[in-house]
Amino acid sequence: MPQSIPLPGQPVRGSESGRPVMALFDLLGRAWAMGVVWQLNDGRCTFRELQNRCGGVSPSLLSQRLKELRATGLVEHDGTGYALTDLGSELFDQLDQMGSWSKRWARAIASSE
Amino acid sequence: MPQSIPLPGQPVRGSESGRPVMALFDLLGRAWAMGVVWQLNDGRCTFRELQNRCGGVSPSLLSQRLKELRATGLVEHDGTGYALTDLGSELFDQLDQMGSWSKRWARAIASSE
DNA sequence: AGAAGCGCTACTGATACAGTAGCGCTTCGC
DNA sequence: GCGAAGCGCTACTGTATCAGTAGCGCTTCT
Repeated sequence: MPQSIPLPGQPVRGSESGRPVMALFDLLGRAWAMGVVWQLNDGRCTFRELQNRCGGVSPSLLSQRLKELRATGLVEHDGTGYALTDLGSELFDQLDQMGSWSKRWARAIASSE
Repeated sequence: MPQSIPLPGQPVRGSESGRPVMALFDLLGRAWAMGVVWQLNDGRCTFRELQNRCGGVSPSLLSQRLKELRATGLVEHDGTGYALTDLGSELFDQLDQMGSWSKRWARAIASSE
C-alpha cells in the first residue's frame, strides 16, 4: 500500500480533523517535499534536472513527491518539464521566509556553543 | 545507528552544503516535527500531555523529536514540562503564517474539484 | 505502603526511503 | 532506417524511520 496523499479536509497522519494546516504538515513533513518546492523556484525543469538539483535524490522518491505535489495543486507538468503553480509559488514565499529566518537560527545556535 | 540531528553548518540529508535552510528542511521534514512545535505553542506541558495533544503519537518518536528540537535550541525542558524557547516561538510564527495560507490552499483545491 | 504520574526506553512489526538497474517512449543526427 | 541520447518513470533490494505496546526507575501524594 503506497503512502496516501494528504489533502485538506481529509484525515491525515496524526490528525483526524482534516484541518488544512495538519494536511500541510503531513504533506511537507516528508523527505524532500520542501526541498523540491525550493529547487523548483529556480525555474521549470525536467525530472532528471530536478533530480540533479536535489543532490541525486532517488527517482522513486522524487516521483512519489511530485505525484503528491501535483495532486495538491502545487506543481504542474507540461511538455517542457515541471514547475510551480501560482499556488506553489505562494508556498515558496512562505518557505523563503523560513529560509531567511533559518540564518538567524543558525547564528543563535553558533553563538550558544 | 540513530537518526542524526540536523544542525546548520553541517551536512544534512540531501545537502552537503550545510546551508541553514537545508538543515531546517531536514529537521522539519520528519514526522511530527512541525506538529510538536505547533502544539507546544498552546503552552508548556508535560511529555504525556504533549503526547495527547499530538493525537497519541508514540513515545519513542516523540522522545526522538524532542531530543532534536532541544539540541537545535527550539524547545526547552524544566521541572514543569516542555515549552518553546524564544527561538522556537519565532519558528512558530513562521508556521502560523503557513497555517493561515493553508486555508487558501484548501479553498483552491476544493474549488478545482 | 500503595497508587498515580512522570520522562523515557525497549522491543516488534509495518512503512518509508536510498540506491541501482533499466523499461518504453520520443527526438535527434546521419 | 537506425543508433544514440534523453525523457519520465517503474521495479527491485536493502536500510532507516515510524507505529504501537509494555513497562522501567523515579518522584509525589495520600
